[in-house]
Amino acid sequence: MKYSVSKENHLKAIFHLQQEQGLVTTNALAAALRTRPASVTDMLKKLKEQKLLIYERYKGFKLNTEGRKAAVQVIRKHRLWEYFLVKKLQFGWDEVHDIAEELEHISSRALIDRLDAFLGHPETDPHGDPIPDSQGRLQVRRQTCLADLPLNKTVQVSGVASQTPEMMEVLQHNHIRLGTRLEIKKKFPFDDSLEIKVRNRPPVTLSARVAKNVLVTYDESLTERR
Amino acid sequence: MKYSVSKENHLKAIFHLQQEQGLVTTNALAAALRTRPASVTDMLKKLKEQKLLIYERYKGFKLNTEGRKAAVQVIRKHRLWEYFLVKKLQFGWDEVHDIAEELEHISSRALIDRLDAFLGHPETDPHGDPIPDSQGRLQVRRQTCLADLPLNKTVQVSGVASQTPEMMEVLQHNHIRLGTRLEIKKKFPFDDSLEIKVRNRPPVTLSARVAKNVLVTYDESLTERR
DNA sequence: CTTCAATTTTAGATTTGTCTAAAATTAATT
DNA sequence: AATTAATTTTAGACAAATCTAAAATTGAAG
Ligand SMILES: [Mn+2]
Ligand SMILES: [Mn+2]
Ligand SMILES: [Mn+2]
Ligand SMILES: [Mn+2]
Repeated sequence: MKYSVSKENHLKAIFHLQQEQGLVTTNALAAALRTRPASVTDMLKKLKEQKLLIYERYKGFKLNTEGRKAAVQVIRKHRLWEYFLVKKLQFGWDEVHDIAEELEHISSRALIDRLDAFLGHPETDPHGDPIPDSQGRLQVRRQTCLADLPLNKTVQVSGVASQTPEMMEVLQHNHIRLGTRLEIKKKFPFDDSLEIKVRNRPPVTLSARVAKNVLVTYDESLTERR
Repeated sequence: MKYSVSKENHLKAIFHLQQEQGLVTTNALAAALRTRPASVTDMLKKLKEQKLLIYERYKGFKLNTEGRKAAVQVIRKHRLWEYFLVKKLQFGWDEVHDIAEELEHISSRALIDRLDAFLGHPETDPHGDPIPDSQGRLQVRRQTCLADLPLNKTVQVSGVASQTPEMMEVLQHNHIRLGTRLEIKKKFPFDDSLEIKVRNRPPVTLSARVAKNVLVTYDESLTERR
């Protein structure tokens, strides 16, 4: 049940890619891992051999149950370490990804469970992504970008796709942060800009460009609240 | 300035071995790393190539200044992580070595400096070994085993060589822990057993076997105190 | 000073993960 | 349907880290 660093990186990347599309392609995975398609094919054979992957050559691939379990464990570790780095070591949320990319491969199960307890069993990482629990259950919350949302649905900001300083400046200025609750009040088809409303604030307008990069989640419990 | 996991493990092991003897031998290093002499020779060539090592074939080897610096950084990381595991995650001091053996290879300098600050710049790890500071300065304290000590010298328990449950039981029973201050009151040449005295306690006798496995340090400040 | 044993190094293989360049397959266009 | 383009896989190579077995060197004993 212990996989190499490279295998864990592949499993995790496949997991994320197959969330979007059902099947993952060789090129997409190579791009995500900044490696070459030929290298991906090599690895796919090994992962299939180890029965972590459903794969027929030229046909695309996806994780099977075993592979998904392994991937979720890596994601759990990644996100718990990110939380630790931000909440305990005072790193900024934009500084922790690369470090967590290394820490996620530390193998001790006891370590990660104790870290989880030490942190108070956090539910989401510093980017708003849910942290799988110790049984590997990953909270499925619908996540889309703000641009694809209907009017008057209350949602929670859960992430930012492009985290450039310029983008962050816009959000800062409009008092939008992780966890902020907001709803769309009006859409302007002319330029696909939106007017949104944050509680206790005047409405503001966001460009289509910005809206595409703001990721939001809607728990059922949040939208159907009464 | 970044070395592979295997190279870091070699550097660290050489560092520890050359503390005892000036020059390290191929066989000794192979034993310490649980690998083969031929593998050690292979690695020695690479480390010499990278100018971390003084090495002439068949002649033994030792780290040069660069190599020592690299080794000390690994040791710093190892001991800080051990401290974290024990003090923050509630691991026992006998459970943390293997986990730290992995964590010591995480490369981020910022991470280790922040971890150090988060822990309050501890001076020694859970086994009583000194933690190098961020400049790589390693406190040199004379360390020997209790068996090799003169009478009436006050010393501090800094480590236990053989940490078997049986050994720990003896120490527990005699109220000897890390940091305990004690001195030898009498030596019995018949069986090389010792009578020692811990402050506020009646004297107790330790066998030569036990005395050999109790490591103690004597800071100059401690023995010459006035 | 030889001879033998222990230590150390070399020679040659193996495993894992990666790459480039070329071939195979699939998808898209005329 | 035939050609072209894109994608994917194979073939072959390479670097890093390890191993076994054999050769070289050193050191100890006789
Ligand atoms: Mn990673
Ligand atoms: Mn994250
Ligand atoms: Mn290690
Ligand atoms: Mn230690």
